[in-house]
Amino acid sequence: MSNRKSRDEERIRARQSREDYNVFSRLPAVYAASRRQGQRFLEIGGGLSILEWRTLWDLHEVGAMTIRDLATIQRTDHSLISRALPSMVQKGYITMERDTKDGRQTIVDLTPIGQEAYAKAAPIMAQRRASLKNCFSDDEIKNLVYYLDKLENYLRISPDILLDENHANLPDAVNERASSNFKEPIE
Amino acid sequence: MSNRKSRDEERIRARQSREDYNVFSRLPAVYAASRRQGQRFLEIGGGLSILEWRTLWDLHEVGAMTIRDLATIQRTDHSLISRALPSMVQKGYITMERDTKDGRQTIVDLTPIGQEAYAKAAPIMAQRRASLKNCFSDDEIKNLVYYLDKLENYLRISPDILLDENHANLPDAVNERASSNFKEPIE
DNA sequence: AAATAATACGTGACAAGTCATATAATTTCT
DNA sequence: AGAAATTATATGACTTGTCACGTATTATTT
Repeated sequence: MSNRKSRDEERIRARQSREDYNVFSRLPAVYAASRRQGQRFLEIGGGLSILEWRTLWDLHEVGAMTIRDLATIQRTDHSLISRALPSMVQKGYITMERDTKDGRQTIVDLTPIGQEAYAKAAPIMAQRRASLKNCFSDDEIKNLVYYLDKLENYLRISPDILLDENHANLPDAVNERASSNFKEPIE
Repeated sequence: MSNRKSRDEERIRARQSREDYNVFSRLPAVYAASRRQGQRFLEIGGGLSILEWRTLWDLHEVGAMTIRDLATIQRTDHSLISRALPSMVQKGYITMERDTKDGRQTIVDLTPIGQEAYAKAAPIMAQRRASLKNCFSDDEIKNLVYYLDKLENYLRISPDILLDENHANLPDAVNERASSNFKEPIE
């Protein structure tokens, strides 16, 4: 029994490579890398934050909409959007107006300044997507999205249900809605 | 030319489904779902935070190691670990000792209390991994990890390089190191 | 041996998420 | 119409992650 108080490089390496196959521990790193890379692209494209970019992009594509709509499209919590918007108003990118028809809602819309900021970032972000397409074939992206769909379905299931013994029908629930255009991946 | 200041549900839905195929916008949601689900499992398994769980698990599997080792295994920044450890010492889960051989390093080790906390959470977390295996075949997990590998390779490439015109050899760089055990996915 | 470089860790500042809860407005039920 | 439920938003408190920079210690060069 060697000295417990010192590192064992061999075991550390072994642990590392075992963890390579742990989906749960891979996800944070992959997402973090995506976020960091996105932020760097945006820095080049005028200095928007990720949230600002997503919001300007959505508003540009769709036109005016509510905070909830933005949250739904971005698959995120409305509070995140709610908190991010005031500073965007201050920067002159957007306007926020209480809806006259439904006094609960706030209609968010793009201003010319916001449009300008969007136009500056957009080509850079388009190049980002193009570079992804350069590294992944269409089928690979389809497959990746298929797996992300399936994984997201799984991840949205409550632990109570997953911890329950008789969950024989779970796999079906997870497959359901997962993208149907699924092509055999290369080799 | 309808009223620009009101929502267009049709376009919102269209935007949503287009974004389904945007890998960059899917990742945050998938990761967020994973984190949330993990936190719920941990709540059931004794109330550890995700960071605490990962750290106790690593220490249990590997034995004593440094902060950098933990950060490497967890594929995260050392500062995150560095900040999380003091409260774990306070809770009695771990010890931190300056390494006598290398005065820069801190050796982190499990205490009996930490071992106990680990033992309480471990079966729940094992059930979580089992439930994933129930929903995904071995080959599917291999493929998923293959794509995550490949995606992470891509995401670690600097925007400068990706924005450069002549990146014909990029796809190779992205494929390199991506898991070799790649099996044809089902159907 | 002294100067320089590299490494480990701590810490401040920030971004992007979550959840819970409060409030106001709208819908639905009776 | 009035009560009860639902919905949209705001806000406080928290977690997980990043980067940059400072300091102490060790390793490398000259």
